[in-house]
Amino acid sequence: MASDHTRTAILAAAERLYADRGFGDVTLRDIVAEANVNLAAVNYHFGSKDELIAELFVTRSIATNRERLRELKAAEEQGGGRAPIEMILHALVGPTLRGCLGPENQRSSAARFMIRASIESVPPIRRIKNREIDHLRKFAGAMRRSLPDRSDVDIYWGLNFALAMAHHTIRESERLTKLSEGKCDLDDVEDVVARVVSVATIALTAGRMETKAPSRVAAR
Amino acid sequence: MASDHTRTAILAAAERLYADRGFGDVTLRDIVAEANVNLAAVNYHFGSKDELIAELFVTRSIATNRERLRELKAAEEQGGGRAPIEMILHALVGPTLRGCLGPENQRSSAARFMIRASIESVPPIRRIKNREIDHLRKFAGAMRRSLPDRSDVDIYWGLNFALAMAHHTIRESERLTKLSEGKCDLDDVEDVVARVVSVATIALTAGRMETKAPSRVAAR
DNA sequence: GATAGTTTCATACAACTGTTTGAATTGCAA
DNA sequence: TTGCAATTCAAACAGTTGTATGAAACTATC
Repeated sequence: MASDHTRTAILAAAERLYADRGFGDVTLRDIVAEANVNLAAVNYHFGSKDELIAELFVTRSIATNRERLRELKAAEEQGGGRAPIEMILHALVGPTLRGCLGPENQRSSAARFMIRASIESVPPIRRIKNREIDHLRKFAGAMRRSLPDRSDVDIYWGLNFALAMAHHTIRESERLTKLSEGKCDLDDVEDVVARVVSVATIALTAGRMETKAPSRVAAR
Repeated sequence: MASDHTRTAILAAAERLYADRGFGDVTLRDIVAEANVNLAAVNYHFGSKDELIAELFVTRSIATNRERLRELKAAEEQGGGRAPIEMILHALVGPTLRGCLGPENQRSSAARFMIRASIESVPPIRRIKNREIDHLRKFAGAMRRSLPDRSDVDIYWGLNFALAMAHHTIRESERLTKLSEGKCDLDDVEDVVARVVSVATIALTAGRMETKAPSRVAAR
């Protein structure tokens, strides 16, 4: 048991600094100063700066994905293999939104870090995100089982739009607050989740299926 | 008339390089090499690297915003001050999507640059984007006129979701193609626009207004 | 064709980056 | 206590970055 004190201190300091100031202008020297450890400690314990960032991201990312799958599995079991589409979407976007939004003053540095990670896009994180496709396929599968009459294309577009609304709301939460002059309450996370799920559900169930006519919703 | 040759060459080279390799690993030396000009030319003509990036972005950004407002104005005039919501949304997301998507081989470097700008987020660009709020307010206003019965909150959320779907689709176009194994055709830009507009329209018009019941769109 | 203003150029600068090194220190087992 | 490995440390390294400088080469005007 090497006490791990240094490792832990570096992780905590890095998470906090990246969350507050972004990846762009936080150097290893900033991190080790904040953590009160020697500069060489980062390379000794993590190998490189990128591996440090990667470890921060995967740790948090794994937690979110586990929670997503837990909710999905519960929903499918409850429905006997076929979960209602709203519950699937809820499992998809709920954990992410809950992990990043909420009252600012009580937002964990882990949450703020994940917001950063979704705004700035640095190589080590991008690499990890690219491996997320397999994870998303599980949701695509569940959605297909839930809506067997929908075409694959519609399923994927629905999945894409659901993620779009969730991630964009996180990324641009500040702007939305400013634009709406505070009228859109991003601290009420469950309301945000409900809105995203609601719209994504309509997108996946309304129109187009019954009427064969494709993508002609309100043309002139 | 200083012939402007050097200036133009720098802009073109920078746009191409940033588009292809991202802001992260393109240096001034790469740019001047590609443009066949002297290193000092960038600072001479643009002042700094950041101002060069800013100029690239605003040029393109102004063009998009002008097109957006042109479409919006046309729609409102045609409707006597009240444009149908689909046309407003079309004006909002159409120019952006058309400017960034489309067949890859014939995608302009300007388009690829704007994709980069929406993926990576570098300080000079972020600063410009923050000034975009006034522009968005014009759309919020038009939407309010179009849907006078909707609450402001719903309007802003609708606007947010419309932008979300458009931008996320641009940002993650590669992943969506891979995830859907090519089934989602991102080269058919008008279809993408139609899908985004369609979903955003439903989000803004369905449920909640007529039926007082909030966010209960397709419960079981 | 001399002159004044603009533009180009090679080069140097100063700062900062992540990483490495090898010696010093620590902690633990024998 | 001795010995050995794990850890810490100060220092330097090697490279890159954007920017500044001052002379040289142009260009257009008179």
